Amino acid sequence: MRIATWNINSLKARMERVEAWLADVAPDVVCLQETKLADAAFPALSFQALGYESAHHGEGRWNGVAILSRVGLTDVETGFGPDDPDPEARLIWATCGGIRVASAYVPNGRALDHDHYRYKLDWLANLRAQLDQGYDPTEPVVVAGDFNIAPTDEDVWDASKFVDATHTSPPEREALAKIVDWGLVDMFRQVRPEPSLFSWWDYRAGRFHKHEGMRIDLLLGSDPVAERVRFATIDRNARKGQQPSDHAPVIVDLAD
DNA sequence: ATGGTGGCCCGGCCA
Repeated sequence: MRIATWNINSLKARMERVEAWLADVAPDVVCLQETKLADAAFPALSFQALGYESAHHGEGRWNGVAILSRVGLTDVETGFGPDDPDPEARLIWATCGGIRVASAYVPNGRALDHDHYRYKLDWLANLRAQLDQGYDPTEPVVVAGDFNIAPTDEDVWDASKFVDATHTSPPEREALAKIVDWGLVDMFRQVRPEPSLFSWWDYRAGRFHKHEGMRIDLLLGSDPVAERVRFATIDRNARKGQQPSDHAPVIVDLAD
């Protein structure tokens, strides 16, 4: 099974590239973030024509997450549950090919002294609580998405430029570690240990062409999934050319 | 260089 996560920064702006990428890469399950669409505008029929069932949780102008699957898609849940405290569309769950899959778009945080940073830390704590209450790490679970956190300094092109900044601050990394400590493995890192492999590059200042990025898009899998990983890559080609997202897809292949 | 680019949708926010 090939599973991927990709922040596409507007599905409306990116649909043509997403369709070409699906045909090229042939993933079985895709977690999308930042669709920036209302549910009514989500192009489910176009994905169906390509062989993918889909589920979307959107609000319109901002955020929006989706899961595509050609190996089954059932039991869709959105947000943190019935009394969801999150006013924004940042999380969707579905069961695909025997794996409980989440597509997550973690809040950016903006700045360490901003209210949005507290929202980010609370959001991550809510995700850990949801895992504690609803799931079992001995079962197959994948939490994939744009975490807006570089787990270590090796996931940043120049960590000295991000002191006292979001994406690298110790409280964010600790909140991510609490999620991992529930019983998840960074499945890309598991098979690709080398530094300076990035999934996001700022549009500004030619960062992509200078190889100045961060690895903030993660596929976290429970042990029954992580032990099946045979290959992982970041599809840098998807960051090139005309009208790319600022993120590249991260892809993991699992043995059957 | 306190900028830069690109998405939302057309003035300013968000990343």
